[in-house]
Amino acid sequence: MSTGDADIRARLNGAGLRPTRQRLGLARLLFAGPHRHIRAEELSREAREAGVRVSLATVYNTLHRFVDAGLLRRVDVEPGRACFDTNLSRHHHFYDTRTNELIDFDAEDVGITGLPEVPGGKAVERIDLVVRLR
Amino acid sequence: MSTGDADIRARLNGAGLRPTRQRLGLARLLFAGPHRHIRAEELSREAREAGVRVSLATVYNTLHRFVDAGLLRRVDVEPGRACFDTNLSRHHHFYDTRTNELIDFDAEDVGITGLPEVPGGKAVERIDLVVRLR
DNA sequence: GCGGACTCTGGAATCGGTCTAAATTGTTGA
DNA sequence: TCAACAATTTAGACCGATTCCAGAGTCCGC
Repeated sequence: MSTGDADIRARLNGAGLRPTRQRLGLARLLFAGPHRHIRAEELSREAREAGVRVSLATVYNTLHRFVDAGLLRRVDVEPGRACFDTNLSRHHHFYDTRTNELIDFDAEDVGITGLPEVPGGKAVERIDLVVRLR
Repeated sequence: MSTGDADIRARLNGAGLRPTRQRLGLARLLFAGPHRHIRAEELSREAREAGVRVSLATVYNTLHRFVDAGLLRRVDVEPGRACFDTNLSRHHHFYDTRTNELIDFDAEDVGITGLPEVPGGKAVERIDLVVRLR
């Protein structure tokens, strides 16, 4: 897992994002350790606990910039709140409708056939598969 | 398309829902004509325009009851707001990320293979496939 | 080190949606 | 038919999540 500080700086720089104290702190929390699903409020709390002083507005801001820069992926399964996924590989999700828990699974082995033609001149950006569990 | 008044009353009764003036009015808007995707705010506006006097709270209330009763299906693709789908047949969605437009396509012809085993004792409630377009 | 652009911040504002308690309406049984 | 009661509706307060704002602070090239 790429958790080194220099590595994180490089990632931010590569994405054209200034490596500010706040961004470095949040990136460390996000990208150290295994992949994770996290919401803004939760990341804000973790930052506070880790001694990273950062406002909630900046947490939102940073998450969005990370998504735009391709450092994070946004997952929309729960109504009314956004979840951010550090796993950038091709994958889909199990979604436990009781606990709101998300579980990744690799998209490599998954085959999808019989999709209709894409309407009028549009391009497929991504295919999201959500297996809803209960 | 089942748009008759008696038919709508029967549907409500069948779902154990009292056919109140508001529910009848909203059901008419929802189920007359072809399938549609609609949000609460929008339905509220349509009701107003159609002369159906109904509060926003009741629109929300009614949509949820219709979902619980299996008269509607809820679609979550856009963050921060719920969309309701009158199409109850097995189908998936194209989602235009630019316009937020949803387009149904039949699930009959679609084959999905290679799904991993469902984690710990849970049951698959539904599989949602969203083809994101731009 | 300086200056200007980029960021961060707290607090107000917004947005979609839910809750509440009182008023209204549908249904039922005598 | 109608009283009685439960289900439903309503306005408006409230809520959590997110965005906006304008001022303060920080980073970077020179």
